[in-house]
Amino acid sequence: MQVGQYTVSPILLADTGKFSNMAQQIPEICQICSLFSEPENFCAQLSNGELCKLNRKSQTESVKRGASIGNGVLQQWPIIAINSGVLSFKHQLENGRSAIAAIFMRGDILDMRDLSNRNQGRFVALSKVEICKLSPTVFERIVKVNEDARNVAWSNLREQAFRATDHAIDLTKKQALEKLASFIFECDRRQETGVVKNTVHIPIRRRELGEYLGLQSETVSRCFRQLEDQGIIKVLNLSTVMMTNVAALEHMARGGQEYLK
Amino acid sequence: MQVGQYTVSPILLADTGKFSNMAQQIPEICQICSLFSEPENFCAQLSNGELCKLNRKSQTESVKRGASIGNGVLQQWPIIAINSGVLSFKHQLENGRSAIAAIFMRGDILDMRDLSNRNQGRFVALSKVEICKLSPTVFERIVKVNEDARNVAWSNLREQAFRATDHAIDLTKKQALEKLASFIFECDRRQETGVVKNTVHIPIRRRELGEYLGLQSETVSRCFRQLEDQGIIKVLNLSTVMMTNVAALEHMARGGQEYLK
DNA sequence: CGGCAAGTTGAGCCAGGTCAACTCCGGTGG
DNA sequence: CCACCGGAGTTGACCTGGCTCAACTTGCCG
Repeated sequence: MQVGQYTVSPILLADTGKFSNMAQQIPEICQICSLFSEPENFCAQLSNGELCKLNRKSQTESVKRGASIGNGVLQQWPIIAINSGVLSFKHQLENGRSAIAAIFMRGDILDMRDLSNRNQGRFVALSKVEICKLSPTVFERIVKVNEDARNVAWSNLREQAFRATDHAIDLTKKQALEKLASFIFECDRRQETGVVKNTVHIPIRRRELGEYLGLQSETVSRCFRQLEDQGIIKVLNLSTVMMTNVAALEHMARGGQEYLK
Repeated sequence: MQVGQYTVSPILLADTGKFSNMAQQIPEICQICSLFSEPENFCAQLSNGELCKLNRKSQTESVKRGASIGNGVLQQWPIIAINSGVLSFKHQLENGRSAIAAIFMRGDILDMRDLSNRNQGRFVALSKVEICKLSPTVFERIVKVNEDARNVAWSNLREQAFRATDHAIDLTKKQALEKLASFIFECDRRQETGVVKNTVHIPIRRRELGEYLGLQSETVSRCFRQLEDQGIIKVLNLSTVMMTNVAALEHMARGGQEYLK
């Protein structure tokens, strides 16, 4: 991610006390938020003043697993940043089938201004999700003057578009095993660093994984087993797998068929 | 699309001659380009000076059907705007299968900076495509100072992300007929206005339509026939259909099954 | 008018969906 | 602490939508 350079991290400024009058103190709530504490995220690009202003006009909220962000909320708060957890964009078809079109994680900024004229779909939490509802006015003002912040926002949006495109590829021509392999890599890429090497955390349930990959939960289950039987992964528990043959998994994710047998 | 207001269209400024020294003349090539002539597109937001500057540092190119935009080009020109035609993002799987993950049309701005670390895929023209390779430097500068231009670019990128998401829904849980119905509406939404009512131009071939929808061209063919047999559309020729029962088609596109029979 | 690519139609087959039974696991209350 | 419960996951048997392959037709361009 190409974000200009971040000269001095805001937290350092705070520590030096240079700008620390009351109004400029870093809000407590921001200090423990990944949007601020991870240097590649949006809030980390802000000056103390900007951060305070944004914080004053914004609201955090905790969405529990299974709950969705109401339409009223989206109307009033069309810009939402994710601090932690997994948020999905879920679409309900007419006969009970449902599809998860995209998943969002910490650092992502959702901009739903003029989402209204789009076809319906809801944002459903797949785990406990901490969000920050950003004030559109302040957001817009910041993006106007703060180049680093603008670049991060732009970059994140492009990232979302790329991910959606990659996902479309998985859905278009890959078969079940390949989709799953591809998903495991997606998890690996997006998960927090610092976990055990080759161990991947699967942040969502089988059912939702199916809805995301266009498969039935039974099929997902069978595929996990098949990958395990082929010695490519080891399923440690429902939400953790270990890649035991990365090359094979990678090849499979790309649609290679030597390993399909 | 929420683009601020466009006060006075640049072309009017030119006509009044107010700013018409040599350097500020609207480039001839821009006058016939949809990016400039359609008021909701990027170049229409620019001042004469900006347009000239951008034009001087950019290059137009015509890509013929089937050809793709080379990697070298993308490296040097990571930002490409589409004047006309249909451009696809195509991914080749290992055994000859190929998938079209997204399609782009006039007005779309592709920003491939840092595409390099993404998995491979090519931009292939599905019809004759006129593109304008924008200078990243000038583009960046314009986006910095021109709010309307920035909003258009941002809005377009969001649009791309939304479309990709909608497409993912089509691919995830819909069956062949539903996918095709959905695609017909997508064409309708995106096509130039002013064509005959309920007549939709299908801008791509059966084969590519299949690659886009995750179907075989044979299946696409069968689905067209089936829709026609059910009296929902009339296939006028390979690239034109007429919607004879819009409600049914719409319902089907949403995944409703009354009409599947 | 001939040639070739694109599209269509048909027959058979298989990956993955469907349905139903079963297991596993975490939480709860006696 | 254990018995119970309910939801999530797994496994098996069967079925079907769409893929495959092959033959045929249509449409386009020189």
